[in-house]
This record gives sequence, structure tokens and C-alpha cells, in this order.
Amino acid sequence: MDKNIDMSCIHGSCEEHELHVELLNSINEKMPSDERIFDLAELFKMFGDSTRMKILFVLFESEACTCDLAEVLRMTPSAISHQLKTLQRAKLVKSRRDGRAVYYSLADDHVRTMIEQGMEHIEE
Amino acid sequence: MDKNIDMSCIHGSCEEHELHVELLNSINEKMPSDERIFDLAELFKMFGDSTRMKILFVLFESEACTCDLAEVLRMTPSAISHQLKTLQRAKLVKSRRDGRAVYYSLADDHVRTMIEQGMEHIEE
DNA sequence: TGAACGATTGAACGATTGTTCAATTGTAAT
DNA sequence: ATTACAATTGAACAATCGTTCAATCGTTCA
Repeated sequence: MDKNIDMSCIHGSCEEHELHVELLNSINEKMPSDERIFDLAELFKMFGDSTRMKILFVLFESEACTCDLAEVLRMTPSAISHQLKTLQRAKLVKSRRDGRAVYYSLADDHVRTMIEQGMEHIEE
Repeated sequence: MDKNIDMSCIHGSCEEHELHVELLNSINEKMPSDERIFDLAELFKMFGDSTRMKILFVLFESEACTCDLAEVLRMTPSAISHQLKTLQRAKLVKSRRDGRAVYYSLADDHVRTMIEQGMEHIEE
């Protein structure tokens, strides 16, 4: 009896198991936990919107305040602020206040690498 | 007169331009086109869903048919099929028919690298 | 040919998302 | 204190998304 695998068929239409037992074990070993998969998807979701992507591209060059970003992207400060909050929740950007302005910058240089990887995949 | 930059303020609330002219030029130079940004976001969007992520993790180990995937992920073949179509539209997976079964596999090993990058960012 | 199975499709649905708008908070200057 | 500006907030809205369900297509085997 092997507790790592589950051969039951929930939808009841699969007659044969094409995947071999060893392979099923290998998959179950290497598949991250549901929580980990969820976190990973949440991270990628941050890059899945054009506005957030543009914000990050600006921050690659320099820190910028909400107003700067609104101007460069030609959007309302409110829309930008909402997205910055989303990015900050995901720990991709950090902020610092200077007078009335709040300056945002990349929280981590890892972000750059991830986006560059994506860029490479696009080019073909 | 510099056509690379646009100093107009669309929302009319920005009094001062915090970003310097040279910086604005630098940003406009390095910012990919709207179309490119859109494509990049579309790509990342594919990784922004737990189901699609799990499908990709299975395909890292081996090709699999719709039925196999439905079984491993404990979801209906229909739900899986919809997601496979989405992944195929994004050119992340390819398919081959063998009898009644349709086998899916990674279209490109680049995908693995991107997800691994994401994994690294998660760990901390 | 007909029955069975794997895969796909499209409509429907509930849930989530991104933006707008109006109101509010925080800071600086007069 | 009052005014002005940058930023944030929450409700509202349309748009998009992921899953379900029922129907259909394509293939195999009897």
C-alpha cells in the first residue's frame, strides 16, 4: 500500500491509467504543496497586468512617486495608487514618504530577473 | 523640441515634475511598446492560475493526456481541457493525438526556467 | 454499424479584477 | 487656521476569468 499515490478516478470516465505508478510517484514528489502553488500563482499574477508591468519598468530606471507614475503612464493617480498597493502587498515594491510625495521603488532585484526571463521568451 | 518625452499632465494635479528630463528620456527609451508589454503580461497571466500551474508541473515530468491530468489534479476533463486550450493558445504546451487520447507536453523548455525563477523568489 | 470512451465545445454562472469617482487623510506653506 | 496638493480609500461598475453542465466530435473496438 502506497500512500503517496491515489489511483481513484473522480470523474469515473478514465478506464486505463496511462501514467505509470513510478511516474505518478515522481509527480507527487516534485509537485509543490497547494499553498506553495497558490503563492507562486499569486506572484505571477502581479506580472499579468499591463499597468503593473509598466509601473515596474519605470521603477527599473528610478524610484518614482505616485504622481510621476500617473503622468508617465497617462493614468489617474487613483488607478496607480491602487496598483501600487497591490504590488506592495505582493512585496514587489516598497515605499518611502518625502513631504507630500510617496516614492516607490523595487523591493528586490529578483523582480528584474523574472521579467527579463519573460522578455526572452517573448522574442522569436 | 524633444519628441521622445511628453511633459503634459493629463490629470491636472501635478504641479512639479519630480522626474528629470534625462530620466524621462531613459524611461521612454527602455519601456517596451504597448504591444510588447501586453504580450508580456499575457504570458505571465498564464502562470497566474493554480490549475494551469499544476498542469505545467505535471508536464515537467512527462507528457500526459487530458484524462491523466484530470485524474492527478482531481478535476473534470472539461475544466482541464479548457485550461489546456488556454495554455496552447499561449504556445506553452503542444499536443499530439494517439488514438482517442490527446497527449500534451511542454512546447518549450524556457517555461521551466521562468517558473524556477518564480520559485526562487517565493523562498524566503 | 453501433456502442463506448476520451476530448472538446459553448453557454451559463459566480467570482475576481481594474478603473472611475467622490470623499478623505496627511503634509507643507501662507 | 486655512488653503493647496499628493496620496489613499471604498463603493460601484463593467469586463474578464475559471468552472460546470450538457451536447457534440473523433476514434476505437466489437
